[in-house]
Amino acid sequence: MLEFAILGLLHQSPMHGYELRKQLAQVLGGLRSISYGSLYPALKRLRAAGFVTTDEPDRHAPLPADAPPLTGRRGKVVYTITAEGKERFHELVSQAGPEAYDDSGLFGVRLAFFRHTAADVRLRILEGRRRTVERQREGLRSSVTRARERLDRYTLELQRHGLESVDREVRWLSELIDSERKNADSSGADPPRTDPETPTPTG
Amino acid sequence: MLEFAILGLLHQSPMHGYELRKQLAQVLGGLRSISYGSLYPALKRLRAAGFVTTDEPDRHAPLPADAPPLTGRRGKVVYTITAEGKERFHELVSQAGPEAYDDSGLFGVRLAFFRHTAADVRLRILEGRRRTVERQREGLRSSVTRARERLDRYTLELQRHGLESVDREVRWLSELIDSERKNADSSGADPPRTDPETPTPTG
DNA sequence: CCCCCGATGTATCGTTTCGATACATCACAC
DNA sequence: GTGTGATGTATCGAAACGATACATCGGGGG
Repeated sequence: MLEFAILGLLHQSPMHGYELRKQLAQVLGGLRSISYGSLYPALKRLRAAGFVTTDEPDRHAPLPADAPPLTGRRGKVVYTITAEGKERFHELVSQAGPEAYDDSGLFGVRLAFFRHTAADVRLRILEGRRRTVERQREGLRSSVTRARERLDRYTLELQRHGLESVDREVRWLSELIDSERKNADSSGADPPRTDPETPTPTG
Repeated sequence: MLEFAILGLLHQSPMHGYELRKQLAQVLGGLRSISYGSLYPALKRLRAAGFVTTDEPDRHAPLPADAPPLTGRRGKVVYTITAEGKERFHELVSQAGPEAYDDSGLFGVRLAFFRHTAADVRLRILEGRRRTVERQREGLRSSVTRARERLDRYTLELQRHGLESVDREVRWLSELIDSERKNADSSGADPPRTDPETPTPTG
C-alpha cells in the first residue's frame, strides 16, 4: 500500500522524503500519517527494486564498520520514479480485485489516484468496496443484536456508533457509484485510458 | 492497549487465548481484530510481568534445540489474572490523561471498560477525547480549504467524507457527555470536581 | 552580530503488530 | 469411519511504529 502511494506521488513529480511524507498524510485521508520508520525503508525497497532512483550516489549501501557512523554532511535526497516504476504503477492501478478494496487503507489510496484509473476499474473498485462494507455491516448488525443483553451501555454505544459510520460509508459509496454511472453514460461505452495530465473531468 | 484490554477481559473471567481473541474483536468495536501474532506475545509479556498465570507448567520457556519442535500434545491453556494483574488494571483504569484518549484505539478500549471506571474519570476521558477530535476536525477543515483547488474530485470526496465522520464523532461524544452529566446530577453522591477546564463553548 | 528556534530534512533503533501458516483436538454430519 | 469446520496454541518473517539523533537553514530578537 505504502509502495503504491509513493509511486503514485512520485509519478506526479520528484520529491524529498520529507515532502513525500506530508503529501502522504493528505492522500491517506488527512488524519492518518506515515512514520519515517516506515517511509525510508519503503523507499529503500523501491530503490532496490529499481522503481525509484536518487540523485545522490548510493547512500543506502552498508558502510565499512570502521567509518564514522555517517555523521556530518548528510545531503538532501531527491527521489524520482523510473520507467520501471511507472510501469509498475500502471500495473497496480489497473487491478480491480479484492485486494483493491478489502482493506480500507488501500482502498483510500486507490481512491486518491482515481484520476489515473480507468473508468471501468473505478466502478468495479467502488462496487467491490461497497459489498465489503455491506458485509461488515451485516456482521456488525448480528453481533449487536446477539450481544444486546450481555454488554453494558458503553460498549453498545460504541458498536452503535460504529454501525452508523459503516452505514454512512455505504451511502457515500452509493453516491460515488451513481455519479460514476452517470459519467459513463454520457461519455460513451468505450472507456479510454485516463491520461495523467487530464484536468478535472466534469467539475 | 492490548495489555489493558486483556487484563480487562481476564478480570471478568479466565479464558483461553482463542476466546480472548473473539471477545477482543467485540471490545475493539466489532470491525477491528487482533491477530494471534499479537495476542500470544502479549500474553507472554503479561505472564513474564506476573500479571497473568496459566494452568499449565511453563510452556513458554525456550526448548533445547534438539527437541522435536513441540509437535504433539499441545494442551489448552487457561489464562487467569493475578492479584498483581488486578492491581495493574485498576491503576490503568484510573488514568485520565491524554494517553487515554489521544489514540482512537485505546480510547475505544477505555470506553469498553467504563463500567470499571469512576464517574469523574469517565467524564474527563470523554471531554479529552472530544477536544482531541475537535482539533483533528479543525486541522482537516483547514487542510480541505487550502487544498480545494489543487486536489481532484475523488481526493476531495474522501476528505469530505472523513470530515463528516469526525463531525459525527464529536456529536456522538457530546451526547455521551450530556448523558454522563445528567447521571452525575441525579446521583449526587459522585465527585463534585468535574470540569476544571473549559466549559465547552458549544460544538 | 549572533544565537536560538522552528521548519525542513535524512536516517536508524528497539519494539510491536501483522498476515500467513503449521499443527492439534473435537463435534457432528454423512 | 471419515471429512469438514470450529476450537485451540503457537511461531515466522516482514512490515510498521514511536522515539530519537543528527543536520541545515531562515529569520527574529537581544
